[in-house]
Amino acid sequence: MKTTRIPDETIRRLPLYLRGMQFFAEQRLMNVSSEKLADFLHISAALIRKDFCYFGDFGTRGVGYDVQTLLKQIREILKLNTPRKAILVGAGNLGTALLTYPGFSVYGFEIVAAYDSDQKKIGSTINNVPICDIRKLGKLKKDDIGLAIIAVPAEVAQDVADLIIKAGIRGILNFAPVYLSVPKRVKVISIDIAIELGRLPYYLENQ
Amino acid sequence: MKTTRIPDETIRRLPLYLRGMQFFAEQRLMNVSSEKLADFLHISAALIRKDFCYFGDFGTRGVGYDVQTLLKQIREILKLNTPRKAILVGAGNLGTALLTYPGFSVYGFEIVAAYDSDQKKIGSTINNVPICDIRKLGKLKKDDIGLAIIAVPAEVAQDVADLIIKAGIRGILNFAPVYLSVPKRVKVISIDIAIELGRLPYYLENQ
DNA sequence: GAGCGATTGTGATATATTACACAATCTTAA
DNA sequence: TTAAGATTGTGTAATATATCACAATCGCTC
Repeated sequence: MKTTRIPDETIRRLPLYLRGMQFFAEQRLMNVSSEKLADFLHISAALIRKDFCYFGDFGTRGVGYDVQTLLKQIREILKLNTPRKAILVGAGNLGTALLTYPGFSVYGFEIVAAYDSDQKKIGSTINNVPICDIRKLGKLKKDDIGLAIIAVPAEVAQDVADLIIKAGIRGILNFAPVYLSVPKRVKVISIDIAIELGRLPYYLENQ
Repeated sequence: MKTTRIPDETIRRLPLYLRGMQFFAEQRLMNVSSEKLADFLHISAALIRKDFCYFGDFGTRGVGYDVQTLLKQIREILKLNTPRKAILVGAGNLGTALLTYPGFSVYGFEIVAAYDSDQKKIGSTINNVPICDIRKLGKLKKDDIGLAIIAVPAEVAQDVADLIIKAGIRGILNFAPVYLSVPKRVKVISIDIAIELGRLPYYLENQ
């Protein structure tokens, strides 16, 4: 096991490995080789092995990786073992879709409240999650909720970020198309649909 | 101007530059330096200059980049000048949100039809886009529509991809959490919300 | 318990990307 | 017309990431 810095790209792939091993677990397989996982995910087998090797000796030579053990170990590395409460800010079209998105619970995330500025939405619920007044964002109970999903327009995203960080949020999944300036202790992961989309035509062959 | 291979990462940043310059255009600025753009996007100024330099001499030394000219040139590189018709497959929660997402039209994309398997949805419209029977996917008019957005469950995404590629689709924006195997002439860009989310706790400081 | 096929773990090498540094060249002003 | 200040364009160095290649070692069989 190496003790060098772990590449960001390795961390980025770990959830992918988790998904792959979950697939093999559903198939009732006990062991999976790096090659099998590589085929499933379309990533090179050597890269998979190298990624795991940053964290320890997870496999058995000649056999492969024990599915259940590896699942547990990846979850541990990614700190996905403890359930986490999250809030959603912005209950527009995207926000509403996210409230019913099943992907969050897979990792043990629970969206406990949504916040919006639209008076017509405030007080109602979507998928059993109450929509609260965005002006109450400052009064979040600290310690309890660590994650937030930002799905508001770009113009107000930074204000929202400032507010929720003050209220104790330490991890942000940001869908607003803007760079968020945050203290070092806060981690932002941004998903920018328009940016991804904007480069698609570049790769089209004709014209 | 260099004639070496253009890095993928450069292409990935071009839509970001486009957004930045659009911002400065709204501010009625005529010229913007690489440093100003760098501050706005939080990317290093040298990297921005190097990226542009792959495509030609866009700027003027001592002055910076002409906002309107640069906008035009980036749009040309990304082939965003011609309007493009797209279809959406999967009118679930995410698909519905995407139908009302304003980001597509910014690049001249028009979603002309959506496809779903739910009989209750077929025949209705969302945001003026008709929802069609997914079984009619094979009968797309070729040449006319080049792009597709896939927002269906992972289990059926590959089938959908095969079908629409046969119908002439050459660019896919994929939201399904699965690798899509496609011919070389087809470009797939995937957005995997769960994967992004899965690594957020890793970066949280306490526990 | 020796030999064989399978598969990991990882150092070394190759490739890709970014940062650095500065000559080139523009505008402005005197 | 020259000088000063600003800013680009880009070769080179540094860093980051991925591939290669193979010794180490496991399970199985005879």
